[in-house]
Amino acid sequence: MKRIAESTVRRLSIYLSFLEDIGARGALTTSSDDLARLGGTTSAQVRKDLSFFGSFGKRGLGYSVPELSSRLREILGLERQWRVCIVGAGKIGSALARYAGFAERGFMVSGVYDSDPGKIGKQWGGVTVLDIADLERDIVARQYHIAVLAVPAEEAQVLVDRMVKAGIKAILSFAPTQITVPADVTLRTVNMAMELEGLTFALTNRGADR
Amino acid sequence: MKRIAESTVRRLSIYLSFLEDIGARGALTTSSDDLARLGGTTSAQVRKDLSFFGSFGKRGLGYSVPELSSRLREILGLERQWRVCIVGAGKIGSALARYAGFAERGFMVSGVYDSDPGKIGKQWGGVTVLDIADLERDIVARQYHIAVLAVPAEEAQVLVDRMVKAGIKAILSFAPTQITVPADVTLRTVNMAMELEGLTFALTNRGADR
DNA sequence: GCTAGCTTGTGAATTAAATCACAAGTTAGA
DNA sequence: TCTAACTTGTGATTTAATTCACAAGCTAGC
Repeated sequence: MKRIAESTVRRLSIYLSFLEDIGARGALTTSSDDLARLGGTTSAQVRKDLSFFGSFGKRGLGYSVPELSSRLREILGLERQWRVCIVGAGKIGSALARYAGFAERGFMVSGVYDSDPGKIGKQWGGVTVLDIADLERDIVARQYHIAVLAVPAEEAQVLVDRMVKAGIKAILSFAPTQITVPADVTLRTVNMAMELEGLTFALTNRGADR
Repeated sequence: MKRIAESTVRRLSIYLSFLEDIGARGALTTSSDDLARLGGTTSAQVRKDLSFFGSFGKRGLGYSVPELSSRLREILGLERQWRVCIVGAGKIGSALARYAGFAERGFMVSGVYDSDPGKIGKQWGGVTVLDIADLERDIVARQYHIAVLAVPAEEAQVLVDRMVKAGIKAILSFAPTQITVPADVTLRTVNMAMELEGLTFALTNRGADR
């Protein structure tokens, strides 16, 4: 398979979310044009994105909503359960641990880790806070697929290195810092400061460039 | 000015964060190569990114850390204070309202809004929860620059439309849905589900494409 | 003042992503 | 069965982003 651009994968997520939405409302078929309008792109882009994975529509008719949903879920790897651990039980970790959206989408949060003895052992949204010292052991023993990192910038890289060494292959980081991982590990970073700076840049330079 | 790519702006944020880091550790000069290594890119990319805004280095010597920091802060619009409101006082809104990182970076959270009468009036990390019915009035009266949206998917677009009508020009959305705004409004979206799906896609298709 | 060693800034070349545009299917209706 | 109206899938084209590669500028040491 050809390398798929991250932007394409992001759009697949958007398409799926719409398909599920209109599917729940009873729609049986849809078109690349519908998906484009709702997803803020063009119909050619939609068809090109899908074409990387196969041919899911019927010319003249469009796409079957349940079928395309199902294919996209397959492509995105959502037809199975994924074990997730949350590393860091601060404000963000806490909010994430209590976030119901995880379970709904097949992500099982099966461990929250922190180093604060005052937190270890506490129950948090159905999950017990565990000792971060056991992180490597648990990555192996519990076979976590995804680690969600919610720790201060200073601790982030060290923890990532530990997790990578223990075999984790996918990390979602909320730490406000740049992290590096080996090529066989996938890292996505959500950095509030960076997003806000994108906005202030636009507010500051608006008009100058468009 | 030529239109600047979002990817460039993101990298500027990264460069700035490193400059502040090494500046605090006493470094006086740095090079495009240093910035590239730390930011996971190439030195040519760093120089090209900066070249859109001017010429900040000295050939043979590199960049002055304090000077480049300052110029980047200027470019990103960080040399001033920005008034931020948080819309939605649920789990995420709560975590954001209490997040200290805002103030540190010049973002003043001066209002949190919700429709739940049980929450309105409560004090939250130094900010009172206000009635979301007053949102439009306050966008005008308090001159919010940025709205951070942390509400369920169903309410997101309606609230955005209301805010846009009232004159808001920058929105950071944490709502798990696609939102559309007019061209003169800047929107950044952080969508947990999409990030996780990016990871599961990689986990599922790993090896096939690299 | 001259040379050697660096590092920037930037056109040119390359690579990647998005858009265009149209042949090829599909359906419905006469 | 034939035609009109659609909509997909995909090469070809265009646009955007990244990388290359090197002249030009700066510093330190002699």
